[in-house]
Amino acid sequence: MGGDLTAKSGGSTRPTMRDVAALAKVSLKTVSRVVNGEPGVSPRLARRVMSASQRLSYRHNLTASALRRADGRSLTIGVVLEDVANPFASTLHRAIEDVAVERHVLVLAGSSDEDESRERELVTAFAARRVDGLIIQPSSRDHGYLAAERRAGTAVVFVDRPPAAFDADAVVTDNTQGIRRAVRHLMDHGHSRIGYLGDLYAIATAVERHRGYVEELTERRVPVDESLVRLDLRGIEKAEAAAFALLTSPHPPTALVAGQNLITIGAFRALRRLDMHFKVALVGFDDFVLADLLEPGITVIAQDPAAIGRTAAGVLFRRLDGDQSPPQVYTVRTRMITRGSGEIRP
Amino acid sequence: MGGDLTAKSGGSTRPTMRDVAALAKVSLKTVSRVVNGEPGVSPRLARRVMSASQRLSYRHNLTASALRRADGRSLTIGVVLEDVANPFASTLHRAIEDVAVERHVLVLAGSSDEDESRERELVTAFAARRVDGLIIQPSSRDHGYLAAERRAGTAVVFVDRPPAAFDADAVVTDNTQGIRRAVRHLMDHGHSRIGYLGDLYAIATAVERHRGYVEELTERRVPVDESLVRLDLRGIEKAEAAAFALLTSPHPPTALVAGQNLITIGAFRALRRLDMHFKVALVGFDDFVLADLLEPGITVIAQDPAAIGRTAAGVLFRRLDGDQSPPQVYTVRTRMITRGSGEIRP
DNA sequence: GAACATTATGACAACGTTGTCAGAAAGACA
DNA sequence: TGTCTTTCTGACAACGTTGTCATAATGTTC
Repeated sequence: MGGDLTAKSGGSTRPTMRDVAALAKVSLKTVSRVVNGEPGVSPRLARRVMSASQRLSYRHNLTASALRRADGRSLTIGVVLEDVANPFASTLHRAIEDVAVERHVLVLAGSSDEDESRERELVTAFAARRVDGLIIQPSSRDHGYLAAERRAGTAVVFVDRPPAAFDADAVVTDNTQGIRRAVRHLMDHGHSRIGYLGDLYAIATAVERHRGYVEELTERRVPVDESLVRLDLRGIEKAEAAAFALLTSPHPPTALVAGQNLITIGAFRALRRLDMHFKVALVGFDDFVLADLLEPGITVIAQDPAAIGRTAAGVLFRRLDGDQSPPQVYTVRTRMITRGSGEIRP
Repeated sequence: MGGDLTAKSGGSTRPTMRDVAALAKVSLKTVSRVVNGEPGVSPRLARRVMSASQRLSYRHNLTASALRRADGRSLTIGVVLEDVANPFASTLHRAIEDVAVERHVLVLAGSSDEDESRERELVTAFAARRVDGLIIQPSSRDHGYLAAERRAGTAVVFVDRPPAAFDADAVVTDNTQGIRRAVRHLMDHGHSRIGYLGDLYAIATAVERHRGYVEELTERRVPVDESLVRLDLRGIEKAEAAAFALLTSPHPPTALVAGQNLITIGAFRALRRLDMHFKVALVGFDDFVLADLLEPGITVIAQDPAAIGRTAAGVLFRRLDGDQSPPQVYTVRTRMITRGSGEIRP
């Protein structure tokens, strides 16, 4: 009665090399040789094995293979992102995949949600599956917990932010220079009262960006007016409120620099609400879809997540290929995209 | 001299249960019991094992475990998406992850780029790593190649589009009803000359959406004017050109329905170029970031990729838990978001 | 035709883990 | 004390594969 069902928990068993060997009337080892394309099998036998393999729709078991193999490579890497659905992270993810696919390496991806313990759980889960390498967009304050993985030969590369208390390769955006470029651009357009809206101060990149703002002003001998600076903002609403407050203050800025994506959008909302979006200049950090379709188009300092991902994957695989040079921080340059909002004069 | 390097190709070896057993002076099997939380180990021994395990920073090897275990589960699933960096796909991805994480299951993700052979390569690569289940946003015209996987007990669920020539669970958007809703909305606002801009006709969902347009008009006894319909568009530019042509024709439509994200943007660009964006109504299919910040805000029929992902993952795990009921197509409803562009009267 | 080199094939152990089973240790009962 | 449970513990085989090595089959040289 009702037997013969396709998948009773765990499923009927898959054919193994043993089954293929039996059908082709050769030894198991010969099948292994054919499957791995090793030399020293006569064409006649190879054909017999391949046809048997197809008839059974045999699928090589890479996990058993990795277990036995000398190098133990799983041909899988793990990627910890803030959120796989976030545009910056998913672009990074895709770029990593594009490099990995050339080496027949697959990507395990997970979202940390900026949660330190979640990051560690993901790394542990990846390690349990014996990934060859890890690419981490870090949230933790201390990456010492990765020492065991590295000792075991797992390559580790950080992206977007440098590691904390752990010496490893990292690929980051040149945040400070990027913001300096934005400030310089605004000053070149005649502004001197430039407001700054910054992300959560706990985030390392937010600190660097704010530093860029201060550095550029200082170098140009413009004193930093703290009343024009709002830090530790998160999300569109907070940013909108902060921008609104700045713009309606007695001595409002003639231009705004937004330290992050959502902050730019929040600032734009505030400008529009006050009908000042053609009066006050705005330059955002990090590009976003449709920034060109708003009115005016939003001038931004664009990061290049694809380049970060490609670079990180490149470094990772070089490490896996045996590169033993000292860990390094790779900096990816930003690019200014002028669309109108940053070219408004005071 | 420079010896003692961390990771010489493949890495120094990881500690195994054998090492832990030796340090704790127990048998290997006792370590296995402790690691798996099996009952029947005295607290004293369990403590000794755990401390030894920590001292060596032992990491359980899930691949070896799965190989030996009766159920053979790898606690990993594979997801084939059109492009992990595409907002729809990455939202789906995240929703799947959120369901998987509760079961300690990790997600392998890959991008097919709508390429049939790439889809198959990914599935093969996933199968080689013995994933427990597959969630596929399909590109292929024939999914017969999945029969072997299912026979082996791998659960398969399709998302966004139904499978071709293969009987399996699928979770899809109610495309036809969604577009009908858009058309109805425009007619309720007084339009009768409604243009339609559709995606590549090779895509199953594009066909369904176009059908919705025809069905709703027909039901309301409005004859379909083929001169108002442009199909087989791909990308912003193509859509912009098509919309421009429609709007500058002798008998232009008073409203436009766009069958997809980028087409909506293209249509909006054309409207703006002609300065008709406050004159001609526009309803898009599929929501996009910042649709609310354009002027006017863009009214859309929003899909719910998160719901699709959650549902798909739910079905997948129910199958893995032994559900043997006949495969089913689950339909996820759309939601209309009115923002201005769809409420313009002729 | 003998001796040798070369090529093709397979037997066996091992990778790190868990399922099975047997036996040791400890307690319960007559 | 002896027998019977019950509770712990470990020896061993097996999962599906590959590395090592031995041996069979074939070709080459004198």
